[in-house]
Amino acid sequence: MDADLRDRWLEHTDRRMTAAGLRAGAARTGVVEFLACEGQCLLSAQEITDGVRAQGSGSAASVYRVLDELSELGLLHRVDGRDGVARFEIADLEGHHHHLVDESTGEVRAFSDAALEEAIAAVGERLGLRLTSHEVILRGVPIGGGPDMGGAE
Amino acid sequence: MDADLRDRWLEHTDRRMTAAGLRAGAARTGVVEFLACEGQCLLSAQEITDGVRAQGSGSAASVYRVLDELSELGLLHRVDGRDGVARFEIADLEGHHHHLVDESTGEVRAFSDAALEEAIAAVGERLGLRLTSHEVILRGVPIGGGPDMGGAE
DNA sequence: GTTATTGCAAACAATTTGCATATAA
DNA sequence: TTATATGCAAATTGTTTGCAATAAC
Repeated sequence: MDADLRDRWLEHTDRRMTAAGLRAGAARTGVVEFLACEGQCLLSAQEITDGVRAQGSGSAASVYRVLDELSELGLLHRVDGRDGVARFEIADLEGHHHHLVDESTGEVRAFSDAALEEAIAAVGERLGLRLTSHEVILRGVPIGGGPDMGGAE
Repeated sequence: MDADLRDRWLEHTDRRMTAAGLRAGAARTGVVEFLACEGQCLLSAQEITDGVRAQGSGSAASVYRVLDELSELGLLHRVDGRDGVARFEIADLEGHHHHLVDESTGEVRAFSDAALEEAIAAVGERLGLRLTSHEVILRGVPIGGGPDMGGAE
């Protein structure tokens, strides 16, 4: 877990929520704190609910509500998976990345690529848009016995 | 509707389905023919069901089953929307494109961009992957009073 | 004290599944 | 004939909503 990112996001989120006139209830606080620590990669509402429940209070309904608010404020990225489950992760300018699904295992990995970002920015410009968000999902299989295999985590 | 694309896809799909040992039942035929004509842009299972119902037979269950098979065979692209609804469109090598959501209207537009495709291919290579599919979703708003506004459909 | 937040349970909606029937090969 | 495709209805499952109780400011 990246503690820098965690703190930066926590602080930013706190500020934004206060500014938006939101109150710090138990459920919301629980979700925010849980995500700051564990939400640096995609997590489902279910997993988040389990997580906050383990830490104390939090119901499914509240979790969904908080997730919605945070997404609305641009503090969370939301990715809708093929399994009909929405997943979330904290949004951070410096930690911007996309996702890659290994189709042989179903595993999801994060990656970032400057050239890709540039290409996306260029498309936005070409189409006359101010981009508010974008997402890229790559699906593929490791190239035969390549250097990345071996299961090292 | 692009008739060339329609015919190319129909033929390709027919071949692939036959090769896979699938039979041409009423529901499947209905879905395939409907998609060939109307499925060049994203359509929900609901819309597809309505469409095939209007043309004759087809139940929701069958439509979902067919949609699954076609996706599995790589004949359809599937995009999972924020509204919890999966949408499909025919997959065609020459018609490859991505999607752009106008956040001020919710409208979805298609676009394609060679540089973006190159950047994606490069990422795949860099990460040691054979990419089987990829999707890009851009969200944004038209830049103030730009040339694209005006509601022309 | 006023207003927003919480949690429960009920409501919803998209998708999946069981199974008997119909049908393509 | 024989396995597959279909359709209905019931079951699942992720997510949303109504509402009374609670807690933040």
